[in-house]
Amino acid sequence: MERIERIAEMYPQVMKVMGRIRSTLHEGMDLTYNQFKMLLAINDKDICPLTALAEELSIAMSSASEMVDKLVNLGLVCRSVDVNSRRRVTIRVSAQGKNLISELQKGIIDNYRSLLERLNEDEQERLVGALESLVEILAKTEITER
Amino acid sequence: MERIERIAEMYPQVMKVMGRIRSTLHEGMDLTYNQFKMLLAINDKDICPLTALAEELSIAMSSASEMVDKLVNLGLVCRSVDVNSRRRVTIRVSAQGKNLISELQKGIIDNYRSLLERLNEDEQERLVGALESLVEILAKTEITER
DNA sequence: TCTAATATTTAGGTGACCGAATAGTTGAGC
DNA sequence: GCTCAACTATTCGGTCACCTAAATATTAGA
Repeated sequence: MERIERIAEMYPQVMKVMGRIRSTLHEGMDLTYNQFKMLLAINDKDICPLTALAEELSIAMSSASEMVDKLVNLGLVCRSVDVNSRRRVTIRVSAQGKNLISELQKGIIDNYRSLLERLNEDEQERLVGALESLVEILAKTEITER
Repeated sequence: MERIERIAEMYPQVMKVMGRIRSTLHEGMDLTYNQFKMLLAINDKDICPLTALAEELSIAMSSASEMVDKLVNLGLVCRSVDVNSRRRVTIRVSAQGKNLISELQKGIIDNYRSLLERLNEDEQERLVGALESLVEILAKTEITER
């Protein structure tokens, strides 16, 4: 079964290249990649207790709590007690946070653009196709246990 | 240019899924993923000064030095002064380390196997194709500066 | 021979995680 | 209405993987 060996060889290669590219995409940002990810997750939720956030990002609640701390200190999000339940907390992106998000997103898109410029039409299409295939196929390999 | 938006959307998705899969592939291992990677890098080199190792893994030499420390403490590698130059160090995988490598590699291949079993023939082929395309195309986007 | 370059380690710091312990808050059943 | 179990969040102590800067050897070259 040599297909497995090929995959086992390519998989780490792909992860390595993609990781390297991702870090150039985000380089120079004031936020770490994980902080940015969390900020986006909070932004997408609108009403957002810590539990949901930790679940969404697949991290322990204690980790989520700490990271939210940092974002609060940076003035990017607000943490307040939920009006409906005092044990719950609600996290919202501040105006400043929203500004930063759109600013950073613009920069990221620009970086994607200059990345793609190094490829011709055909390669660009194949890249999109390959990413789509991966999202689709790899999703099937994941066991949705509980 | 909506192709960029599609890529910007899929890229993090792919990274996420692939990361999750990789961590299941390596789960239960006695070594962290990074330690394993380093062990393999040392093994592939045969003669291996720290500088080369740090370069290979794209990390600071101080980080490499610390990680080697851990592997030494685990008895998986030996660190000795280079015979030709006393300021240089030579790192070699120990017999115990070699055993662990082949053991872990078997386990990883097995995990790839059970991953692939969840896909049909066609999907498996497309997966290989997509990974190959990514390796090939993404390599072109990387600026080989220096 | 003395200095500059090279190779490594140590020290101190950060970010991102974890589990366990702690502390309120709430709801369900009596 | 009260109590206790379940829930939500935070704090604490720890680890790993990084980093930069400073310290320590060693070697090569002028």
